[in-house]
Amino acid sequence: MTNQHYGQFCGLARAAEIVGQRWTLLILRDLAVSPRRYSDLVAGLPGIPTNTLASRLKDLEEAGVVRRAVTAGERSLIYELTPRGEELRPALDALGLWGAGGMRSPRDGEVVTTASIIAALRVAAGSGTVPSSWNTAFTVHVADVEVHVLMRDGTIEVGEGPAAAADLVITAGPQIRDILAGELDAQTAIETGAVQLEGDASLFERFAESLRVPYSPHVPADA
Amino acid sequence: MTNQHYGQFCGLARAAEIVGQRWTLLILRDLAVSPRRYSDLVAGLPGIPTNTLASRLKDLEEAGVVRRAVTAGERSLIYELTPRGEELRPALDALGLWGAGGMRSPRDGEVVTTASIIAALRVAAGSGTVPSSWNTAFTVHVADVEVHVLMRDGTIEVGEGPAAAADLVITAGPQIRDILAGELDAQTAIETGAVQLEGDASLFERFAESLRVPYSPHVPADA
DNA sequence: CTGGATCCTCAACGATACTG
DNA sequence: CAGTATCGTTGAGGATCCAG
Repeated sequence: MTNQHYGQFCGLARAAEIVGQRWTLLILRDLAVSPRRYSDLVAGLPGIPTNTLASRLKDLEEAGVVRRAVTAGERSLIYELTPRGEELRPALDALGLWGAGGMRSPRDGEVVTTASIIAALRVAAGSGTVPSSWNTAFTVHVADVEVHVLMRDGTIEVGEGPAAAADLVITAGPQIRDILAGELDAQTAIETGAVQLEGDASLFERFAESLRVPYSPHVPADA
Repeated sequence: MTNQHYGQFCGLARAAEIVGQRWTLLILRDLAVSPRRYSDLVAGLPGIPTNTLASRLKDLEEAGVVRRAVTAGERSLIYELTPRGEELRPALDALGLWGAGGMRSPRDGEVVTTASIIAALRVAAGSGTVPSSWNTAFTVHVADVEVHVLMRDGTIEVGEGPAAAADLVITAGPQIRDILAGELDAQTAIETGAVQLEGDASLFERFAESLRVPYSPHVPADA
C-alpha cells in the first residue's frame, strides 16, 4: 500500500516501484502461468509470509496489474492478470531468461515449483512453430513437479499435470535447465542418466530441439 | 552483500535476487547509458543514500554484472557493465517500456534525469534504421536536461550534452513522453506549445516519426 | 477449508555525518 | 572523489489467530 517512489519521471522507475518489491515478480510469474487462488499462491511460493502476499496483491490490484475475480462455477476467489498485467510478459520473460543464463545447479535448499517449470518451458517453446504434422504428447517430471507438453497443429502447449496419453514420459532433475539451454545435448543427457525416458525414446530429440532457449555466453561463477 | 534468496531454482527468482533490490534497476539504467563514476551515480539518482549505493555496487560486482575499472586517462574509478550486465539490456528495455506505458504526467516532485531521457530515446530509436541520406543533428532540452540526437549513416545516436551543430533545437516538457508514445502528434505538439523549436522546424516531423515506441493500450489511472 | 488480519522481532533501508 | 559510520525508521519474516 505504501509503495516507495523513486521520484523520477521514468518508465523504468515506475516499473520498479510496482514490480521491484520483494516477492512481486514471483507472484506475477505464477499468475502469468494461470489465474490462481490465494492458497495456490501460498503453495507455489514457499516461504512467502501471508501478510506480504496479501499486501502485494493489494498493491498490484491498485496498480491495475492484477484483479480479483469470482469464478463462475466455484465459490472461491481467483487472482488474475489484467490486460495491463499481460503486457508485462515480455519483461518477465526477458528477466527470467537472463536469470536462467546465470544458473548452473541448484543452491542448497532450492526447490523447483510447477509455475517455474511451466514458465521456463513456455519461454523455451517461444513463438517457434513445429511441423503441423507433429502430434505428440509429453509428460515431464522434474523433482516432484509434473507437467505436460503437447505439440500439435504446429504449436506447443505447456500445462500443469500429466498428459492424458503421453507418447513419452521424461523424468529429469535440475539438469533439464542445461538441456533447454542447449548446453547438454539430448544424446549425452540420455547416456549419462540425466534423464530417464519411458515410451518412445526417439521423441526425446524432438523435445530437446523444439524447446530451446537462446544460450547466454557470459555465465559467472555460481554458488 | 546479504542478498535475499527465494529458494527457487528459477531464472526469474535468480534475476529478482540480483535486480530486485531497491535502487538496483535505476543504477543499472544509468550504467547502461554509459560507464559512470560513483559521484555521477549519486548525482543521477536523486535521493539515493550513499551507503545503499555503495552496497548495491558491491552486490552487483559480486554478481558479475558490474565491474570497477580505472580509466586510462583519468585517475578516477568508473563503474561499468560487464558482458553479463550488458545482457540485461533487453530486460531493462522491456521493463522501461512497460513502465512508460503507465505514465501520463509527472507526479509531484518527480524529476527528469539525463540518463532516463537518454535511455528512453534510445529505446524509442530502437534498432530501427533511418534513410542513410539523412544527416541531421538535434539538441533536445527536457526540463534542465540537455541531450543530442544524431541521425546519419542510417543510424540514430543519442548522447549527453548538446549537438555540436544542431539543425534543430527542441525544447519540451514531460509531454515529450506522449510524443514518443505516439499519443501526441508532431503538429499538435507544436500548435499547443508543448514543444518549442529553434532552427529548421520542418525537421521535427522527422524526429517524432523516427523516435517512436510501441503504444501500450492498457493504461490505468495514473496519480 | 479459504482468505486473510494481527502481533512481534529483526534485518534492511534511509538520512545525515564524517573520513581516507 | 569515494566511500564508511552511526543511528532512527520501515518493511520483511514468522507464528498465530480470526471470519466466512
